[in-house]
Amino acid sequence: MKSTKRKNMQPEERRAQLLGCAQILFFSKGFEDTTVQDVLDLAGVSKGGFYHHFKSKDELLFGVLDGMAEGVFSQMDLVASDETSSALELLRSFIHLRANYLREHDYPGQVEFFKVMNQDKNLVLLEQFKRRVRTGAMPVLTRIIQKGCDEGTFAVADIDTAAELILFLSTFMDLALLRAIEARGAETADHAAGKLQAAIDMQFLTIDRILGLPDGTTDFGWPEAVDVTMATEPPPPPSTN
Amino acid sequence: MKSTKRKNMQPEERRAQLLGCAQILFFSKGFEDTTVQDVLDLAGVSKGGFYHHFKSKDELLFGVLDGMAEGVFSQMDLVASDETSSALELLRSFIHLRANYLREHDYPGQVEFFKVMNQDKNLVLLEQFKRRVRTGAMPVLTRIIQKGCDEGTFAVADIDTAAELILFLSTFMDLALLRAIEARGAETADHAAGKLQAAIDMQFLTIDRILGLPDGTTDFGWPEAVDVTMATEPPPPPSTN
DNA sequence: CTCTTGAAAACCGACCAGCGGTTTGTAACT
DNA sequence: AGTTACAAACCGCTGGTCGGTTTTCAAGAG
Repeated sequence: MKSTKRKNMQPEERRAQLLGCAQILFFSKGFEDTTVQDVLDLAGVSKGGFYHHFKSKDELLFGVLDGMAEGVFSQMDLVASDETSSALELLRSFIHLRANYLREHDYPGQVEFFKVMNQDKNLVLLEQFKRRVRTGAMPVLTRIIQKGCDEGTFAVADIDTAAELILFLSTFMDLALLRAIEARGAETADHAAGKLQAAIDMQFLTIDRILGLPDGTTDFGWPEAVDVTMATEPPPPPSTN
Repeated sequence: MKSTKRKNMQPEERRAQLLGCAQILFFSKGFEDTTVQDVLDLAGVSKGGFYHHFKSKDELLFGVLDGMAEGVFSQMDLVASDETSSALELLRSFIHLRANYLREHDYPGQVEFFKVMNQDKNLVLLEQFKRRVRTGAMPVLTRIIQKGCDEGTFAVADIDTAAELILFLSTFMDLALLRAIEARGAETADHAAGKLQAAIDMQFLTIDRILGLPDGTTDFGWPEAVDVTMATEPPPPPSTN
């Protein structure tokens, strides 16, 4: 029998490689439109080899998702276990972390990634990822709110519900952010920037109310946040002078 | 050539029939797990016949979704065009409509339907449906808030953003409702009921803040809402004495 | 009013490429 | 030598296509 060249690797190494290839493909073509064969071709592995490491295509998806979420969660944990900061400060860090995990964590194409992830074809991917983030962030946020209540800073009827709602607000912000990013450079950019600012304001307004804080307490949005978001340069069109 | 009996129908009729069969199957087996062949068998139509009316399986999905959303939207429009009511009353009607469209609109198995729809395998279905509802409900809610601002009842920085956030709150409520429904009959039922009440309270608290209303203005949840939700009897297991 | 006609609409069912996943055997490492 | 890591052929089934067949229905003829 003729046989192609073959390169054995350590299981973890192969796994990582396959996850990497899968991530690239999932986020460009979408999960459904990515064939296992696509992954196979990109990684240079046979089907048998693949199914030796992953028992299904779904497991591959969850693997990718886990890999992405891992870093965020550990950072969150780190933030929340800081005993010296007040609950309010912790909350501030938490929200910024949640809002910027793309920027902090990843390769330069984070914005592109964000856009691709929000396309219709990646609906499954996105929703599955959101769930991971939510379930992973819940305990951390709960702990922070608990601490705030103990301190007497926060006044909340039900901690879990409060935490959950705040995390939902993040989803709301994601949508606003997406719209803003998509409008960058277009003539509607100013309008989009206004909407983004409105969403940010409303987010913090709502958090104040959820936690029983006086108006304006959690105005964590630093002033130039919107400008920063709208300014990330797309590859400058040569027509610009 | 032998030929099976064949029954031609008006296009709309066939379309409706296929949509009906699809709806049943989608919500029992899930979208991905439902084969077009399944629909074919249930409807007694051949593949060619099917693809004469629908150009893809996805179009079938969107057809089902549209059919479901249609009724809600028309009701919403009706509600919002009532000139005699105040904005606050309109909002009340709107929220109740949004919260109860399953109960109002459908066959007796609404709860079952809700549960099935929230299963993991129906993620696409659910999310796609939510989007429809959101985009369809947006203009109505916007109009209501606009009216409230004109009246001087509401005070909102950005109407669209406010409307969007309120609709996101509905999603939040859906989750809470789902948890409650799933806990019915279990020994955690009381706990779940508490959480549901907390979510309801927090929803209205948040809406107050969003619209710039004094605390407690939009306490639209009628007192026995939670009990009603938790009480729907499941088919009583014969092991119960 | 009935009958013919013919084109368009409705429909059938065999067929296909490609999918996720399995199996069986073999090369490579320890 | 035994186990691990992989290859390649294979399988059942899926969504979708295609050429052909049947119904329908309106218009024209008698």
